[in-house]
Amino acid sequence: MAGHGARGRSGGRPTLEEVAARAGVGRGTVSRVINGSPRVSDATRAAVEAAVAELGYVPNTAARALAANRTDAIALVVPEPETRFFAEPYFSDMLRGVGAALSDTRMQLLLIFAGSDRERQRLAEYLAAHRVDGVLLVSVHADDPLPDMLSQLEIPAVISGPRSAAETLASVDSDNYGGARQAVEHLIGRGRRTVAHITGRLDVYGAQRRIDGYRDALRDAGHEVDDLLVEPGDFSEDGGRRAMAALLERRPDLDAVFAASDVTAAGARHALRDAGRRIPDDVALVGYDDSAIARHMDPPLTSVRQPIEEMGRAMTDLLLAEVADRRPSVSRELERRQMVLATELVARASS
Amino acid sequence: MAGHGARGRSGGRPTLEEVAARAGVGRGTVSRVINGSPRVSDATRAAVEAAVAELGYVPNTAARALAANRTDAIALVVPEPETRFFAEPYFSDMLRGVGAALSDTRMQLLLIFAGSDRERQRLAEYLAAHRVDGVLLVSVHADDPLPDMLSQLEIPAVISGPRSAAETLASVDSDNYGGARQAVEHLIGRGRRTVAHITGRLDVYGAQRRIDGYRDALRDAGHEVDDLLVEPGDFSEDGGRRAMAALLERRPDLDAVFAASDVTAAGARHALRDAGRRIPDDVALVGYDDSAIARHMDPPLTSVRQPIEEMGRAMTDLLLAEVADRRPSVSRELERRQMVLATELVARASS
DNA sequence: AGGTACCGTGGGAGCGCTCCCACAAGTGAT
DNA sequence: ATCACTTGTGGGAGCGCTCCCACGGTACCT
Repeated sequence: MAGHGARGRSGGRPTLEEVAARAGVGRGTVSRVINGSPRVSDATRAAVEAAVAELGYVPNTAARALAANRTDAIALVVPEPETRFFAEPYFSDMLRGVGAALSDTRMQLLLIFAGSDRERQRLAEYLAAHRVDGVLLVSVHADDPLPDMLSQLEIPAVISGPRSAAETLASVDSDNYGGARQAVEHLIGRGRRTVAHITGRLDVYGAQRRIDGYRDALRDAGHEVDDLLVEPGDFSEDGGRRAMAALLERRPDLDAVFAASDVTAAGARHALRDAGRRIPDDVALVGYDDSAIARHMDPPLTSVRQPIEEMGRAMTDLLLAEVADRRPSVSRELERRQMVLATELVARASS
Repeated sequence: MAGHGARGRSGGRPTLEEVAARAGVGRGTVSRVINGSPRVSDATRAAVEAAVAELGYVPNTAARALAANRTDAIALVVPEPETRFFAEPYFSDMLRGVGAALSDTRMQLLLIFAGSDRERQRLAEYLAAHRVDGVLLVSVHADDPLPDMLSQLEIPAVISGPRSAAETLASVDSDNYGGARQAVEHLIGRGRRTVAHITGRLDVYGAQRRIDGYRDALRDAGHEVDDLLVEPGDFSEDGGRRAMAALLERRPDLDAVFAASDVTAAGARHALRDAGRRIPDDVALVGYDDSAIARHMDPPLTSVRQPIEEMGRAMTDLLLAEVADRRPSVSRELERRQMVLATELVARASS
């Protein structure tokens, strides 16, 4: 049964050439129409579009990728085990932002986990095979070799949270400095005098910026800046608890704490409770991230919100620009490769 | 500047041909080695492998896809908004299983959301372009056009949870019938006499199977099978509440309830409380899914656990087999295209 | 000795595109 | 009229593979 005309037999998809024949034009012209080149007359374009519709033509991605040396795909690389990916709303927000930015391109998004060594190995092969045009890198640790690998392979990449002030990769970050200032200014505004800070891991650039913001906010308000009021944490609950205990020991007169993360604040809260301090009556507490923890804490935690979804969108836009720019030949210097997005203070009962 | 030898200039990756030249063999032979064909002598294979290592050769995926007419990628299609994807552990478990099954293939996994109309549109184009070799379809509703679209496009697909007893697509499911039996037998074993059932949505095949299991378990134990003890729910909390109220009205003497989902059980629990019945003293309660809800309910809910991760693995294995089988020419009939995995009862305080 | 079978191997053809050069036809300055 | 561009178009070349046919060599039958 089933003879075969121009449409070909089952499974045989129409090709550019067939569309060209049908429209009575050349292969090149069809290609131009498909790719939206302006150098096509209106009449020709209409004819080609009709032929495309009649034949149900869909470009062959593999052929395009081979000929044009690109894949029309970017990867979102998550250097974490899947468990964390699902547990933290950060990733879900980020994914939504990336998806939104991609929704009217023909770029495809690949989600790649690189939590285990095995997965990292796979990822390395993957990148070596240049199976994506660019990479979005989130939640990178300071000593991660991934960024350098990407530079080496000359794969465009955008990182969330620069590794240092001298970050070479394009990056998008929230305003850690400004966020910290907001937190501290808020506390001062509520009449607090002695504001302590539990830092994040000191090898994380963002944590450093938060310390800077904390110090500058105090100084600018004419408040005391005492190193005894700053205690290193590590973003963990237990770290927050220990740090809080140490602070209470050193400066029992403190009346406010700015913690570098909500989880840290949760630890600090325990230590404060243990010491018999009431929140916010005796000590006001502010966290960072505005995570679910903040909303569900008792009392609900004032926290600094980062615009994660927007960050995802911004990262994607940046990456797409880099990919497009790399296309023709020399990659001209991109201005504004480091983006910083504003944070927002969400005031709740803890302060 | 930059002359170019066999290694090519920066960005120029070595090709098959270059490897062949280096190893002193033909193109075809290198291809055979790369693809693990047995028809290569050991000496030749060694020479080629050495050349591959020296040159750092990595096959060009696009070229391979074009020549071989396959993509080495499969998609996990989630016909839900991202929100649900992150909220329900089902997907995370599924993803882990799929990832595990894929980890020692060269298949790549694409995660595709098709919750909104816009996303579905994109997906349709995507499938039309045959950008994947196969599709894993999870959480499909009865009237979803996706399965038929896949058949039409002749794209191998595996569905989680057949749409009916006459499912044409390959499918993997947990043993809904057996799971229901386990639940009911457990209740009977604890001395319960009058076991009610709140069903799931009746247009879901799995819900029907659970009803069958419930009935057969009662009958086989010589217990009463009364249609007044069966009340339709819809997997929702509110539905569970209403159904429970109706059951209490009709058969106030009931002493056990098997709910078709944990969420339904949560609703039933409310209605029981409202009616002043104690759990498990007056009425024993068993749910289905063993979700987080079950563990956190008061009292903790006995529930039927489905091996989601294994299901993901099984689906993937099935799909890979289909993809491989479709390769040569005629797709011979696959036996065992419908898989059913055993469930497990997790007993807690509610029964 | 010839025949037949199977290795292992080389390399042509072709997958469906994009890129780019060539060219005809039109436009306007000289 | 000539020259110099510009615009729209056709089609060759080539991207890097896989597939498959052809070929020489060895082995084992008659």
